[in-house]
Amino acid sequence: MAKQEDDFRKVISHAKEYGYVVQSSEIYDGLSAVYDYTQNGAELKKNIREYWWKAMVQMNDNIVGIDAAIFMHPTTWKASGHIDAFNDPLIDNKDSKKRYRADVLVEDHVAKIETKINKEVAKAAKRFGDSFDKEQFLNTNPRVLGYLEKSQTILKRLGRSLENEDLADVKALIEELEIACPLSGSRNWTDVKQFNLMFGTKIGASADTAMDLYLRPETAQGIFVNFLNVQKSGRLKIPFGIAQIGKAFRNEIVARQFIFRMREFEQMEMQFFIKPGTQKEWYQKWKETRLKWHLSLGMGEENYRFHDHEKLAHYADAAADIEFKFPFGFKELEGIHSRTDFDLGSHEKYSGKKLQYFDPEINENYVPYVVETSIGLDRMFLAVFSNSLQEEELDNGTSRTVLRIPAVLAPTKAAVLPLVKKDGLPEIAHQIIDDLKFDFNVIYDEKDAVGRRYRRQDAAGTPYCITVDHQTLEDKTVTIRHRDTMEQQRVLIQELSTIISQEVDMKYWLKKI
RNA sequence: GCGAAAAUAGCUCAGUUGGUAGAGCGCCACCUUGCCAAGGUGGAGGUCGCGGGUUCGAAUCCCGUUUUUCGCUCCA
Repeated sequence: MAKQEDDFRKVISHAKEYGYVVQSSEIYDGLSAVYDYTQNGAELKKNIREYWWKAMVQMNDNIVGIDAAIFMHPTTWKASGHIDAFNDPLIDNKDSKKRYRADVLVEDHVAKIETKINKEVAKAAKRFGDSFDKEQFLNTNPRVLGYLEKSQTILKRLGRSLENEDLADVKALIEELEIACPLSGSRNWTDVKQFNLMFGTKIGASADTAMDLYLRPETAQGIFVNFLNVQKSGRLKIPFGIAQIGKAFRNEIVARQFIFRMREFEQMEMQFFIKPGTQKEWYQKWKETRLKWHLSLGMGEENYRFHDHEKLAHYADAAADIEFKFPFGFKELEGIHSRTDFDLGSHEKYSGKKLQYFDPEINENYVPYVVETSIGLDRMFLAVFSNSLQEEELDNGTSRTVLRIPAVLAPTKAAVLPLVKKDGLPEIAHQIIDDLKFDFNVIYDEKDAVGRRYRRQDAAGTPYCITVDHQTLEDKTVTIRHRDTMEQQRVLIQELSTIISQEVDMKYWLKKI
């Protein structure tokens, strides 16, 4: 465990030191759970994004990509269920330090009252035998009537308080009912607090005409509300998919573990629209397809596993995570969900617009079912980065720090190094860069001994080092050194471009999927 | 949000009973060397997270606060 923490610390400080990730607004003491991607991080993130987009949109003729706005009509979030699911009144017990949903505490209390009623019913049924009339008993027994009235009064009051967001009254209710913490038996409660997981803002200049908006907590809804626009303008036939990459925002109560859980994050999602009844096979298909995408990067099969959900979200009839072995253990990297027709159906209800597909094969209209794949770009970044950072023992007893980012994703593809900074070698190095830079991110470095420059590039994740030496002056050859093996080959300058693209060009990697 | 720990140079850290801040690495310049990191000389960089308090004097003691890590809790 201590080793894990230590490794994770190294990941975080390496990310900072080599220009990948820093805390947001650091000079002002930082902003909790918000991070900035710096020069190399921005490149790596962009490459991951592109790798996903190409695999999803470019390689599938039945998947198209969109870019919906972050602001959406507020009703969207009623339809999606986020207003209800993301709005919990929470209360802490000061003695047991446990947190509960205040409404659930009250509902549990009511459930206890109902248990009492059931006991009365059971008792009476035993006493009266066959002549027992349950209906009549419930309507006439004074004790039962008392219980019923009490529980109804409580639920009514709870409903009213929640409706009016009168949290003080929810707490008063808990106190009046003398509800105790199930764990400690204590009645020492904090105030009830509303935790809204969505960030709110306003649109409109003047206060009286302003409209309450939320920053989207997921990108999926931008796809659902555009379902018909895209399907019709693209003349798409089921099954087809709509993909999107974009920012989403969640006001997490606890946001931790570096860029694993941030308040502002980027999702890469694809919603696949299918004929109802076929969801099982498509769900399986996408689970397999997405795992293949991950494995194509060669980060080790043993670092991935599926986790099937038993408790399902309000919209799903099946759900699984692809988990990755992060420095702090296996955690969710991507989700594959069978979302049924929940979203489109709900948007139909709230908007009053038909969101259906006419299937010419069966001559029928229906609301399509949806299978979603949803991966956190920042989590993918962390997976790649943390997995790549390795401390390697060398034969000569020393060690080196090497960032084995898959070459296709590496921010810088090659460093060009003159062996010495004289005798015309720097000039040749610059010429090589001027040639390669049209195809690849390349950098120049002439400072310090060449061995040290190699190590610097290893730690920064650059897959190739090209060294210009005195032999170059005679025969136009250079050495090219591979980051992972540290092996060198002598090649012609004119061959460099081909050699590098064979290792970094996305098409060779995408073919593995 | 609760509990615990921590915050000193870009990084890793030292700093004695309270006496005005250091090392290694890194960075910059020059010299030297020239194929797997750490040769020489010189240099930049810190109001010790921030704000109060105690004290003649605070990196050090006290209070508050922010951020981070871990545990709990919560969670697409």
